[in-house]
Amino acid sequence: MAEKKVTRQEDYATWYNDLVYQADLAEHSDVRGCMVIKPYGYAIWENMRDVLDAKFKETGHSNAYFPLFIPKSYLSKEAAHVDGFAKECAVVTHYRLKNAEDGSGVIVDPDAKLQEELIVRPTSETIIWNSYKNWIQSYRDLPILINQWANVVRWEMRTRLFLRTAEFLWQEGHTAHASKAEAITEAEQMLDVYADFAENYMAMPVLKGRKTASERFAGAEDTLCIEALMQDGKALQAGTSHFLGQNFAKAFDVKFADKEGKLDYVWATSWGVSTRLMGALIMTHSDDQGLVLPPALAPIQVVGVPIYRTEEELAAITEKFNGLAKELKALGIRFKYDNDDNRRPGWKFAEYETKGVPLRLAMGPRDLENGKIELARRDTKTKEVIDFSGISTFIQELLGQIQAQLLQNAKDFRTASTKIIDSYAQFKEEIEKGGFLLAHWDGTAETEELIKQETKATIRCIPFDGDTTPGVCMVTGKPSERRVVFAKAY
RNA sequence: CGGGGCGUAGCGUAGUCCGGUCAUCGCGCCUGGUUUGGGACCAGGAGGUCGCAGGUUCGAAUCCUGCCGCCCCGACCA
Repeated sequence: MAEKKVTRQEDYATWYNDLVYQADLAEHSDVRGCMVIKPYGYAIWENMRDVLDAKFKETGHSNAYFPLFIPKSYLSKEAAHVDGFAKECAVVTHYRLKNAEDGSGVIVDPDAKLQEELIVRPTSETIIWNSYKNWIQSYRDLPILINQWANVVRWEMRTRLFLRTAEFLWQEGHTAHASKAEAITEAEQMLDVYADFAENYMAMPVLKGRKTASERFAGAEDTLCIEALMQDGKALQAGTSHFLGQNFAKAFDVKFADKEGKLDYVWATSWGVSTRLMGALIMTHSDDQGLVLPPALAPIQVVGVPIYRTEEELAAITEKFNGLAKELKALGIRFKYDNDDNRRPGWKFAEYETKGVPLRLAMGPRDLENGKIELARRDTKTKEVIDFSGISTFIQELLGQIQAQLLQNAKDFRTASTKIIDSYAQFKEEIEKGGFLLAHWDGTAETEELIKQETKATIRCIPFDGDTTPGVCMVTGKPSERRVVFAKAY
């Protein structure tokens, strides 16, 4: 089992917030519930975005862009959808300001009231399906496979950096299909894309599964999800992919003619991941010393620090690092040489550790003389002095090893935190310790709600893999088809 | 929207109970010098409507009233 990496006495939320600030990822904005993503944090997001974007394109999708504002009437066309989002929408009611007559400043001009209010998108199904209505007449127009990179706004009561902010960045895929089977395949495919990304880039193992009816996306017929486990034992929904059935097609009257000329409603999916993944990344790997980033997403994979007294020493060391920089670049490795004279080596060491740079190289006069260099690993906090020659390919291999090790550590932690539970008494005891609990449930919303009320735990998903042996519900004793995954969640 | 806490320099804070050289300290910032193998040191310096608005008082960061904002716990959260 992996060692617990977070040993600080303070609560986990404080640890997390300090980490985000100290690693210079983001900060709370003065704007209510909003977040400023700082350059280093944004660089990580850009890496995530680039990888995902390439995967979307590989699977046949194109990017497009739809309006930020949604007329109120659009949102109300799908009943379940509006129910799900009504309580957290920002609404634009006016289009003009003016100076107050008493000189107290700027006020909203009461004469500039919009005839129809505009909703700042909490998600774009409605505005997009309003367009799709005009784009689709026949089966020849299908499928439509579109993704949008955008910001959305949800007026959450309580916010947390990256995990739940009033405004966040995300991508949302919206597809239209001629058949139910094709749409379901699409939703499943995109869930696989997310799971692959989480495991192979974020080094974060995820459970793939399906939400229960009560946890389903507002307007979906089926919600698939990936669920990750954070170091404090809480679950985090890391991505969702929805099969929307014909709900939005019916709401927006989108029909197509099939080969026989018969009219039918179009089948839809939507899927998204957000800057919440940043929170997941931070909470999966980081430790008391700061961020730990998987090499695949680290903005800086290797940093070089010169140690010197004289200009001559610096020049000689810089020459070595410049040569190495070329080799690393040729291998596609993101390298930064930090010869900033305003900061001392010790300061730089601490700084790059806080920021989670996977590998650090340090070279001083002693190394220069011996043809050596000091190599330090962020994840294990070990360092060794090795030969300088041939180091670039060694670094390349090591980055791969670190990537694999981080995933393995996270898997070990999850395995150790996953328990099979057979009685409700045992469940109540274990849920306080955190982790995934695999238990039988009778399949009713009532029992699900009861468990939530009594323990704060929710069904994270009905997993695709794992034990499918039937049993009896731990609460009611009624028959259960299979074990489902419970946890307390973010 | 309920319950609790807080608001003093860019950040973190002392002082508030008991009004009177109280605007404190640390980090950061600026200048100069010495330094540089794990977040350097010395000297000097800049920076504050004490959240906002009233009130009490000879005198308010401190007491009173109202407002604003933030944090935590609930409620809420595909």
